[in-house]
Amino acid sequence: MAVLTMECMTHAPSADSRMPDKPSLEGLEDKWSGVWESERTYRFDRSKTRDQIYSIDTPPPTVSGSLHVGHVFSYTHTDCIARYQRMRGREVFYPMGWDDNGLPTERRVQNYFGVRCDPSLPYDPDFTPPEKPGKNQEAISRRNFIELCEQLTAEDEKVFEQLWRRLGLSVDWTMTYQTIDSNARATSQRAFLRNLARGEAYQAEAPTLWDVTFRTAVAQAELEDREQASAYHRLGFTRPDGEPVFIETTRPELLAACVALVAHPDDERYQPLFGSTVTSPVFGVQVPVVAHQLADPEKGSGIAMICTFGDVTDVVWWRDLQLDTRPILGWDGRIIRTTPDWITTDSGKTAYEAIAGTTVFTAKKNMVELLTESGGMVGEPRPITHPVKFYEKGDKPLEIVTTRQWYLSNGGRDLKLRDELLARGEELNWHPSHMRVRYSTWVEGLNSDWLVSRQRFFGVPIPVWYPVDADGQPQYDSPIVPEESALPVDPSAEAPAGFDESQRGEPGGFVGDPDIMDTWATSSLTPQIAGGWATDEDLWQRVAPMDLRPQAHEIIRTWLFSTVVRSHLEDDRLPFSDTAISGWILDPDRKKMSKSKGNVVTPNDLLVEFGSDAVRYWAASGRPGTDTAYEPQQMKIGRRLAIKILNASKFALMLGAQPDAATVTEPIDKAMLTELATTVKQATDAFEAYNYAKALEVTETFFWSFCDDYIELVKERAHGAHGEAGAESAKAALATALSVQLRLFAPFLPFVTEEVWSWWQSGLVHRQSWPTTDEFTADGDPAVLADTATALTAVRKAKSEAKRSMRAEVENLVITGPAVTLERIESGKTDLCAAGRVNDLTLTPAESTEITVDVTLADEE
RNA sequence: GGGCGAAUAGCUCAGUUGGUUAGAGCGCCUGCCUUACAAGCAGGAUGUCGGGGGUUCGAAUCCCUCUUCGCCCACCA
Repeated sequence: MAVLTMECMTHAPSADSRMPDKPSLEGLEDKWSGVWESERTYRFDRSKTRDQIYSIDTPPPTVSGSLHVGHVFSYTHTDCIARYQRMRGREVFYPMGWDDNGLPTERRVQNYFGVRCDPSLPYDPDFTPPEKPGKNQEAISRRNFIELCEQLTAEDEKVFEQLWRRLGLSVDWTMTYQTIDSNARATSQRAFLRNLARGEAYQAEAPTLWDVTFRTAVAQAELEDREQASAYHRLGFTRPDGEPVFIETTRPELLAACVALVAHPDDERYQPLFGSTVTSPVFGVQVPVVAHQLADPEKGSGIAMICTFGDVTDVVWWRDLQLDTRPILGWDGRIIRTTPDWITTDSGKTAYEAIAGTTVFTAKKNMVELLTESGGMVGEPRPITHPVKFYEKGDKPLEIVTTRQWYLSNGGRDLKLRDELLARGEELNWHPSHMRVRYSTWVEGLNSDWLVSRQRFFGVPIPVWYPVDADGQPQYDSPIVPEESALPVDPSAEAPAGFDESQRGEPGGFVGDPDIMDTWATSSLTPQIAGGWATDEDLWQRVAPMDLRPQAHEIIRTWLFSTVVRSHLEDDRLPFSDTAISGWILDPDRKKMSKSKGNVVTPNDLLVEFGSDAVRYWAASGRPGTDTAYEPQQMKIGRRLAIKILNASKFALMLGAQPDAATVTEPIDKAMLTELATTVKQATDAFEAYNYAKALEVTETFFWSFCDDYIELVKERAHGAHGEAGAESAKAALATALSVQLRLFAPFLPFVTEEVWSWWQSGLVHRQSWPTTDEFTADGDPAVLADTATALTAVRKAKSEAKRSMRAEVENLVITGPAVTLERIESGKTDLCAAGRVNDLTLTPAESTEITVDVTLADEE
């Protein structure tokens, strides 16, 4: 009776009460994201020390817009790593930021509320935005404008957070930050002021790439080349002896800005002209003929006109050869109205009036007419296409104008710093490693320092003022800086210490720097913003430098590089030890998915249709750094896997699997656990190398063979059909295998694994330890299971080919093969016969290397 | 113009330092109600590993070269 009682207890798994009759994926996202929140499962424990912490410098998504499938893809990768590290016992620092600072938000607020920012206006504390955006945008102060930005982005951020929670990101939602919030502004300004104090930030009046639409300076990192239609115009300058010298140009409208002609020093055609002076057509201005290595004898006529400034080569020539400056293009993208004083001839002055005040487009048209009439142009314009520099967010070619701007040293003009930054790139661990070269290519190609000032409104203000002298002129050389404790400041709305607002713009008073910083000047400080730099030194010591920076490859030159620059300058170290670069999502035509192409699928619909685990499965299948096709089919497979986990787990538990089960004795059970140990090792190694996709693949492969072969083989024995010892061994093995597999899957499929875990275990699966091979015995011979499964497959094949049910009985099964194989099958023969419904099994040794299986089916009933 | 990556079954992709007959899933075909799962299960067919050379006993893998695609960079006359 005692035995019977024990058996009753063993056969009453504690799971019964918690396991549903018909397990389903529906509702798991809401159920478990709610539990994780109430249990504070992912709350960061700041009592841990740096060596116990794994810190992630999460990319803050741009809020003014919507999240797309690409975000879901890459944020899932990071979450898989975060969950793995958490299960490995690290305390994971995983904050979420919102990038609401910058031009996209500015534009969205303008359209949404019908306002525009005018920094010269005073703050109106009682301002309320119009009910509906009016026809004309209402001008408001910068502080009012920023308040509207904050109001609108806060709403967007709620929507984003809901999506991330539904996706199952294991973020600590008490640690969110915004790149425009007070702390971020203070951090950004503090870092800038320290750069200034160390001489790394400086002002310069210099030729600057300029977007005429946005009327702001643009940095090298924000450029992109676009192939544009253009045309060569052949213009004749006049030599002192009256002979013509022909140049070819795509920008005849800049002829009035010509300061020299240039040819290669070795070019024999033009060597006689070096040092002489030629006269420009139409304007009759005398310009020198100079020599420079950069002049390409193969291009055009081999001699070029230098204008200030038509392109960046002009800037190089102008600087190297110390030429005059003759700007004719204004900040608004139009030709300057006043006739320049270097044009002295009457006909030249008259000609200039035809282009004064016009756009570049019109000026070109008018200039061509003038040139044609005067005979200064030979033949027709010759059409070409060539790459032209654009601001990545703009739609007109960039011009170059001379302005006063703030710069930050980034190695563009300092070889020593450049070498140090290149060394940082080598020091950083790149996943995948070939992404490193994008960093070094970029650093090696830098041609100027980082231009950080922008003539825009919604962003972090440059935190300086300038004294105004007795004549009312701002003294840019001696900026007034705030105390760090006063940050953040808005120089357009606040007076510096020692002044009051009435002195703004007055002689003897001050003016605020009207500009804001480049958005990357703030984004480059995400580790500092999230990690409490200078405001929460205790936290900063625990999380910095970070362990991981996950990000996309197209912003290596911007976000990653600028973050390295800031950390190098401030702390003389890398901001993070590892970076994981994710690929793009491509649509089925292999084109990058983007909103402008109209092929974006909304993530929320996907999560609803397939379930979060299924979408995560698809994302985690994409190898690190590899562009991946958008594949709804792959999500269906993920969904199927999640359902299979529910059903297989339920079945294993019904068979009696439970924690603290007896020891494993049967060879086939040991074989399965030994194979599982290999899987654990492979998955762990893969995760350590940041290859989550590989970890998922090996886990999934094991799981399907576990379901199809192992469970099928042992289910009768586990039921007790072949005695108590065999049953206990199977149940113990099932319990171990289930526990291990749920934990292996947990980083990828957080919802279904949590659900199954809750049926029979205590605690939450995401707070369990990652499985190791130490926690179970793996001393079996995996070939026992493999060979037995091979024999079972042969039996199934015979039944399939006979078009019989898998339940059909096998009259006689004869396996012929090498003795060593037969021995293994012998040790699993009870399971084999049970699973294959084999009545009689004969094992016949033979000299062959392979086994032959002869199946005789019983007659049909 | 310089560089990085990719090219493997109809599709999406694995393939670790060279090593038997190149794999998986989907799709396709043939079957099966097998008390976990028919949104399931079992079985099957499917390849000049982009082309051409080379090294080697042996190459999807290493070397050279070419083609196509994607991306990064480049001083755009």
